[in-house]
Amino acid sequence: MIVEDDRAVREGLSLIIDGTPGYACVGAFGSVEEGLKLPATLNPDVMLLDINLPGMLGSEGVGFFRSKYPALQVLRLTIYAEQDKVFESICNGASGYLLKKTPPARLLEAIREAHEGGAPMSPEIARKVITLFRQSVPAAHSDYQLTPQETRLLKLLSDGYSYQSSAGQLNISINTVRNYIRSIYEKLHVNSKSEAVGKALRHRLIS
Amino acid sequence: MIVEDDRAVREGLSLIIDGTPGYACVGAFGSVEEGLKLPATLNPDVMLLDINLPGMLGSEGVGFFRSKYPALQVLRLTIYAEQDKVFESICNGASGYLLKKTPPARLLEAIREAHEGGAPMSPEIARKVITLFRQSVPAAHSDYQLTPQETRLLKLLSDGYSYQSSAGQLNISINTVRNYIRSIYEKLHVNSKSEAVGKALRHRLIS
DNA sequence: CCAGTCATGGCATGAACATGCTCTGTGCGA
DNA sequence: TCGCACAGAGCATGTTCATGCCATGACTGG
Repeated sequence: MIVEDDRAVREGLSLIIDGTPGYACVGAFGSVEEGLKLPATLNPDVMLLDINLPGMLGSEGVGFFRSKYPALQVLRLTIYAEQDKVFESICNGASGYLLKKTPPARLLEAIREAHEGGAPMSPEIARKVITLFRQSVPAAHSDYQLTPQETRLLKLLSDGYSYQSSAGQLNISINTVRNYIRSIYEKLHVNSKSEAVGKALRHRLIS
Repeated sequence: MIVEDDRAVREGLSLIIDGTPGYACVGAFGSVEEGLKLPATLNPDVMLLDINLPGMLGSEGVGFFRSKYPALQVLRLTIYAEQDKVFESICNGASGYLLKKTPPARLLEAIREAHEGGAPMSPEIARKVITLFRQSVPAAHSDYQLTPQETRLLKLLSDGYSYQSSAGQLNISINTVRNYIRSIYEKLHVNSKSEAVGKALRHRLIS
């Protein structure tokens, strides 16, 4: 289904989709409010949703559509790759983000990809998302000077391995595991396995 | 600088970089260990770092390089876009992720981009990262039906409280704590405190 | 060449945990 | 009003952990 206020674009998209074997457009609307009138029985797989809509914003509407059709994949359409909108959409549960200049062949491919669980995106948008992603992660690099071996052990422990089985995984003796643990506890200022795991995950020493 | 164990690739990259005005390769090494021998005064801007290295893994080495050269941008090189490696690298602070088949012009562009704070990526890799990103955001979706009391207990355990002291904090008996733990283990499908903490933090059941 | 650090391994002991049972009381829907 | 789920409490047993102390070999700086 399509929600896009520009009539020309809307009808163009509709034609492309209906004109391709294996694809069908179950509805094309000019606003979120109208789109919600689509009978629930038509159960669309993928929605193309414009970024700039009159009335209710697309980003606000995503939630309604997704609760009406739990399996719905949402693809946002936009003219420019605006950084904050991209972020907002991703957080709102959009599956992908396409520029309107996307050629029809790529658009159809993107629809199938979204339906299959992928995250189709125009390359310039992908770049922005990754930049955002990277900004949100390295707030972490607090350094506790763990050795690689200690980090590996910590990872194993966080996955539920016991000392004995961790020793097996790392090919060292259980006594060495014990000594590593000691060292880890000192460096992290903790004194139990679960506290160590908690601290390590929160400070992203492991993932 | 370059860290790449395949000599042909390494020398090829080195030639491309040194042969382009505005670019210079200050060092090319076959392993992380060797790379760390680069004099700190040469202060590279960007490092091309292979994914599959003998000896210390690239992902483990990133931290060393970044603490030696705080401004260093790391670009990972790989033959295939392996999902987990991509994720690991992003988390480790890599700036970008390129396939080795990347043409020289794009490679040089990527180096400049990384130096300027961007996140250059081959398109197929960008796709994967975004899929990962999307998986990591709607983590509120994973519902293990923990009761509020169980969640509180889990939080205490992740902070290193023992059964006994958790019982004190929650004003219940240690036996009740044991029963809660049982229930938590069943719901999370785990069987140790640290695995429970690990899973709970990763799935954002607690923070 | 010696002291120092570090990774590795060993042993022992008391505390904490994992898990098997049973039992009470409270509330809620049939 | 019967029964059933569920929060809370108890106990017992075997396993795993936390931590004290010590030893060896590899490497490093002086």
